[in-house]
Amino acid sequence: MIFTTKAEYGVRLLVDLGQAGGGDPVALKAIAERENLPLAYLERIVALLRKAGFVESTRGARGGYLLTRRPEDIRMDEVIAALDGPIAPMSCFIDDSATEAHKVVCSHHVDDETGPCGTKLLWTRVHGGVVRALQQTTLADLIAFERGGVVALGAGRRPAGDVLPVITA
Amino acid sequence: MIFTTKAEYGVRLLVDLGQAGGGDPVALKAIAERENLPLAYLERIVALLRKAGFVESTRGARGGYLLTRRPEDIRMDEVIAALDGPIAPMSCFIDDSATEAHKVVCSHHVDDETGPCGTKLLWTRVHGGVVRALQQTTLADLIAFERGGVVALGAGRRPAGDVLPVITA
DNA sequence: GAGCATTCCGACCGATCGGGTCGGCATAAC
DNA sequence: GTTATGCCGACCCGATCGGTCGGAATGCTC
Repeated sequence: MIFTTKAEYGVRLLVDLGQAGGGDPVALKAIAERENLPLAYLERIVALLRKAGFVESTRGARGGYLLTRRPEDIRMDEVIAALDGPIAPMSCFIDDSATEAHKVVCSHHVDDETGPCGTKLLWTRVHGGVVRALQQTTLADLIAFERGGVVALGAGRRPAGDVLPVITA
Repeated sequence: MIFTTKAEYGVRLLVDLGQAGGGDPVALKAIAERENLPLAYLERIVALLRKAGFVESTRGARGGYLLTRRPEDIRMDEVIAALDGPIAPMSCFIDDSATEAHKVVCSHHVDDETGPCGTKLLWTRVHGGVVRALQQTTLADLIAFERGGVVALGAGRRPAGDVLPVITA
């Protein structure tokens, strides 16, 4: 399993919030019922989203949550990172995004003299595939998909020649 | 974590076998020492590779393992499937490759009337990214990478416009 | 200000599974 | 028959996932 239910539930929560439209705050209880998810668990998940700045909360009666940005500006790679932490193909894989070089520290390979294990190439390619898919998907895409069923390939910003599949409901 | 150590160790085992060149059978003990991996665990892993037809074994003294195909003909998506089983972004994701339609069965969503959750789009894209990266990488690529450090983008068969990153050791 | 709805937060907890070990048997070379 | 190797089932342990529970803080509403 690549992602945990935290990611799944968190994304669905955001989709639900996005569909609400941004008027009054939406109570978590309402989301839990609509999405059929355990409320107590959602509380912990939404806390992650709040700390990461995707939602803001108002407490007390009639309180709830609202998105802080427009859905088009919420990229899934950020969301998933907030919910599940950095995604790594393997435990030995370190996503050193700062330097754009992904480190692979072989757990059982102490002597660094001999070049890196061949798996580094594989994990790096896979990692790239996942990250690209996440970066190219925004919350707005998911909302449109849930509404319409078919999603055109998003709002530009995508490098030419890089194709994501069109999916039908 | 996307992959388990089974996948990691299994791939490294294949790389090691590929580098051996296919003369005499290679004993697992030798591989375990070279790659610095636990022998007992490797035994269980190589069994998966044997059942899947990637290696053949000869028993008894001076026995060991050999690749059954040329490294260029061993695609990583097949290998990983044999080692880790089908890769799924989420527990609710079913890789129905036969029909080319990936089913997403929301665990908490019993009523199928309302369209699929928006996460289906996301998981499908991610799944596609992973599968493509695996399909486009052969054992030969990994061997070349481990030897040379830089890998040109493989032996064709790759759709135009789809780019994998070049990685340096 | 009493009550209620809601967010917030830490503690706890069971099941599953990843990652391995162990012991023993089967088989074949020497 | 001894030794090296493949083969295989049983077991085991720690981590983590996927929650639950109880309660405190906060703020509308009447």
